[in-house]
Amino acid sequence: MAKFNPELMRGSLDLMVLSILASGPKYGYLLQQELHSASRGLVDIQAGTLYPLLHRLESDKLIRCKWDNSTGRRRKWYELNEAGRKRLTVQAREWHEYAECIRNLLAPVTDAIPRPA
Amino acid sequence: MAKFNPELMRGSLDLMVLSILASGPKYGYLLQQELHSASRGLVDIQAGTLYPLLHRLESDKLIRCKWDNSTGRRRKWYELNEAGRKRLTVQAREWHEYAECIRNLLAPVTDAIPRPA
DNA sequence: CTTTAATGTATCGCATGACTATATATAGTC
DNA sequence: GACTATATATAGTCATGCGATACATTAAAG
Repeated sequence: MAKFNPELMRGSLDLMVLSILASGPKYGYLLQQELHSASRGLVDIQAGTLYPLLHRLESDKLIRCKWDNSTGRRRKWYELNEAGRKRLTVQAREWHEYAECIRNLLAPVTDAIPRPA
Repeated sequence: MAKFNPELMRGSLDLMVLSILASGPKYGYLLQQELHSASRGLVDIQAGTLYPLLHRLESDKLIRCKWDNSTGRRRKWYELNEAGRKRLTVQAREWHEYAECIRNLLAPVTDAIPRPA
């Protein structure tokens, strides 16, 4: 319902995916659902967005993957490696700095608006 | 120096420009400088980004403009209209909700990282 | 048993928009 | 005269999120 403007999420999706992967290995579909629930239904990353993103992270050598063909449903498991964990902390810090910057810019405007929970 | 990843700023630039315009009419070059100083040098929007953005806001009827040819340097002044002010408050609220969402997602990761000022 | 929905991965084409480079012109400084 | 700052504008490039589509398996519903 309260989905965000796609343009707003651009540049943060990587970070979200990395942060979900931080809690352990996931395959795509699972990651998609965990992100959805972790964001309380606010972020619903589409398959056409997720898989290219994962492939990108993989070719950037931030995650490693392993196929599981033991069942009829083939699953591709992704896991953060050392570079991925580092990227996550760096990008998280950058994001907080950015958010703080915007917050300051908006401060004069949002003084009249009730703060979010 | 500490410039942000362009992809990160995508989807927020409109909001920043609107918020700068909230303090009164500005022409492009002035707006660019005020945004730069208001963000303590962290945001440096380029001319090739700013002017198309302003034209977009104008064609969306969120700002009105007026040429000033009284001096040798022609300046195009931009001013928020009612729709623009409304858009600003709506987008600001949306941004805070989004930031809150990301903050929650990152919380498990950033527990070990010192909070920004 | 047949149909539908959910699971699971993947690619293609489209649209958006930020960037660099470039163009043009005036005004002030060295 | 040359260079920098001021001031606006457009063209081309690139990254990436999205919808549509494809394909295969499994579970649930009728």
